[in-house]
Amino acid sequence: MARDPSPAPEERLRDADRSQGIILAAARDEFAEFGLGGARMDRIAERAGLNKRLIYYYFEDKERLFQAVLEQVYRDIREQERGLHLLDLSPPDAVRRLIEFTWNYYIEHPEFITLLNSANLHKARHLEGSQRARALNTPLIETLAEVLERGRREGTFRGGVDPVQLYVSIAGLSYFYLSNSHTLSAIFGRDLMTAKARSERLSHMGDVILGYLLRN
Amino acid sequence: MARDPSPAPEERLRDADRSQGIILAAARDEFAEFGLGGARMDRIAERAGLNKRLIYYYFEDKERLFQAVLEQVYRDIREQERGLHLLDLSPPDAVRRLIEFTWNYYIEHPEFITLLNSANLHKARHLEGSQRARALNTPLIETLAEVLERGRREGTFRGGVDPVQLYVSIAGLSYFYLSNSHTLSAIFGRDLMTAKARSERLSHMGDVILGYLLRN
Amino acid sequence: MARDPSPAPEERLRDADRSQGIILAAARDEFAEFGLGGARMDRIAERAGLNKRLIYYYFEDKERLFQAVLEQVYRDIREQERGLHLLDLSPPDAVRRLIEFTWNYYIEHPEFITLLNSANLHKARHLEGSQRARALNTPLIETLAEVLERGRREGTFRGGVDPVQLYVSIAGLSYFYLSNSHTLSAIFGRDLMTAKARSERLSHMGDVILGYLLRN
Amino acid sequence: MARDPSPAPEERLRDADRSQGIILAAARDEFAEFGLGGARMDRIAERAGLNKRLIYYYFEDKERLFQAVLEQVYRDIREQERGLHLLDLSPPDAVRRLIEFTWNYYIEHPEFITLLNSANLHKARHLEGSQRARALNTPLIETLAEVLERGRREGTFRGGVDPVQLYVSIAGLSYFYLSNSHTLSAIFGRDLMTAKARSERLSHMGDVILGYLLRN
DNA sequence: TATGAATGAGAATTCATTCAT
DNA sequence: TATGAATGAATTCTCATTCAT
Repeated sequence: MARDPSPAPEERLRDADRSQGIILAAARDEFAEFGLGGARMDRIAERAGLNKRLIYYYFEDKERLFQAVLEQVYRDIREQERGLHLLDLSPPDAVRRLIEFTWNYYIEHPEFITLLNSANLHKARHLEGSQRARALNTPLIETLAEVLERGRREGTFRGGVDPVQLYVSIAGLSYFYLSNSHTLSAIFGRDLMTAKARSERLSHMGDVILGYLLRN
Repeated sequence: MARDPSPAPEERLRDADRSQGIILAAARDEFAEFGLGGARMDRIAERAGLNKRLIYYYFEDKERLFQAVLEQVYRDIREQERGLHLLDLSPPDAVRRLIEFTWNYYIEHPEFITLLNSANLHKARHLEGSQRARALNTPLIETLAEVLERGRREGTFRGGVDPVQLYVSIAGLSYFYLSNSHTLSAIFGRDLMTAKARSERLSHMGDVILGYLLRN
Repeated sequence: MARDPSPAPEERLRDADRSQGIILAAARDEFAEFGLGGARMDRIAERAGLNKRLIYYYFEDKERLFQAVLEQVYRDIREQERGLHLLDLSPPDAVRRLIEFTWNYYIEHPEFITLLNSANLHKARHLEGSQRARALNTPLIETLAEVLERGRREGTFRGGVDPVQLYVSIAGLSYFYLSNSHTLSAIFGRDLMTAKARSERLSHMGDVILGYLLRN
Repeated sequence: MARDPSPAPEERLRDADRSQGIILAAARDEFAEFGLGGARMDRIAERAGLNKRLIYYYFEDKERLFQAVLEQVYRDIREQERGLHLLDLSPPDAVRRLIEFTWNYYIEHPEFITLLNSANLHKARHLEGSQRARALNTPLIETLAEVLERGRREGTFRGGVDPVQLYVSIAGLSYFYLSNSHTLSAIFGRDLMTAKARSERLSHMGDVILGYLLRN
């Protein structure tokens, strides 16, 4: 009996998933490198090693592909944040850990920064109404609120700190330094990305945030 | 009494400087709105009310036009910073004033942020070797160093603060909030750009930076 | 009897080879008529009845398209020369045949002349390093060398004739007359392209070359 | 007594002539290098060191400028030919001298060749009806006819030689070799422009033409 | 599911030419 | 006579997207 040369349905499905994953990764890299406007569908196909037509088959068009990339990228960072178990640490250690994690994540995922910049250049319309995005981020803020409250109760942290403001500050201290490292390096005439400079930055950020939070 | 037959200077066409200025302003707005990749030379010409060919006549090509815009934009912010006279204030007031100025400048010049993001997406190659960029920025850091040193000598500020790190932190706290306000608003489900939210941010940033700097 | 549902090959679109061939022919005509600088990609597409984008899809850019045309054109003339079987003729007849062939080929393929002129205006950079071009031409020279040698041995031809020089002379006598027929007609005030004028030219060229070669 | 700063009328005139001459020379070089289609009015102005507007002032447009260049170039070669005094030489020497002169003139004036090619690409419409062109060339042919007739009468030359055909052949032997030196060098894999190659060509051409003309 | 061929609408850039003085 | 500023119409090339199989 002749063997059907076409793969079994479940294999075909798996291939489909795999192709989509490959396309997403290729698109992420392309968008990260060139921005939404500068990204080229041709290059994405080439990076993916797949036919351009397939991208349209799975993702409809460039905009929706970008949106899919963004969602995937957010999902990833929030997932990793969940793994921090901040509530298992003392409040100051929890804050230090969040700073360090944020810093390292941005360094290890430079695409995250450029993708966010692109999203913001386009006024985040690719995230609009994305309940998912909001849902993904709520737990982190709730955790941070709990950390702050515990610290306040223990007497180590000052009171009245808005966890959203704090999170934005922690992220901002890392983000701006890394996002603008090229212009800043040019402007200040010193390379901000050497190992030494990076370690100094990390300790400076800890000093700033904890200098602010800690009751003396 | 003889009337000058040529029109008043501000109405004159065929004024090279004026045309260049108009093009530069139009380009700045276009690049700010769409990024380097998304900007359209046609639209810049339209915004400027001048022939597209003239842009090439004066600025060679898109890249060089972007570079000219960047340099102009840097010149502007640094010029305004020079007008702060930080050394006439007490160290804490000087820092507060710098924070407030930075925050307000970014709000009043949203193009500054998107232009910098574009420049960084392209790895600041438009600024590379721009001695001018560096020269423009040195005075600010020197002033900030002097403020920190005075504060330390008076006993109000902690010692060992790197003025570059501090400046990057001050800028970063504002920049990230504003640059990413769209994604952050979507993510946290609250509008970060209301008057109230903005005033809260400003006071939070003052608290963070001065909480860090002040000895108590 | 099953009918093949796909259209006959010569009518098929979506045939890469055929499309490339059509583009090449259209480009050859356009370049021949207007030169490399004067040729218009739009017009080539129109002549080909194909989308302009497709030209870039297959040939990268105008320069490479020109190069492809040149190579094709060379291939064609050398192929026809190979069909002359000069070695089957007596040496004088072989030379006469080569003269006649060259003359007729140039007349039937006026594009050959203008294409070569264009190539030379650009210093033949489109042919540079084209091993193929050289390989195509070697056999002809070898054949001519053999003809000359035979003629010398028979005592009909003078000795010491360089086949390359001779070939260049044969080609030049035809080429210049035809290539410059417009200016020459204007200058000498007589139409050089009438049938009578052409036949006189052909017999003159035979007289010149054989008058030179033949021992008498 | 104050000297009038504006030049006297006759000086202005001389300047006008001078400017036209400079423009013509610049245009000749530009057209020779890039052909009519590839020549750029901007570059011509730059080469001339004069304002582009001035070119239009004197020459109306690009076509007429090309025409002016062509006429000047023809005038020059014919003028030099007149200086050969062929009738002072024996017929064979006169022919040899014409060959040598033609060859050297083309070598020293490579622009002549490319300009003629351009003119022919455009079907010599820049020469059309130019009685001047014809008038310029008639004397040469008359001289050559006289040389041929003398040679025939002396018994050194064969009879029945059309001076126009002969002139075209003499020119063609040089012209093709030089005009196509780039493609020929590429094709035959040997540099045709070395001093040795050039001297061999000159002697070959003499052999061909005199081998044809001379009664043995 | 997967692919190579094909396209229309634009995008940057170029160019001959004219304007105003 | 001479010039710098300005322009409209191309021109090459690009890009997201669709077609046909």
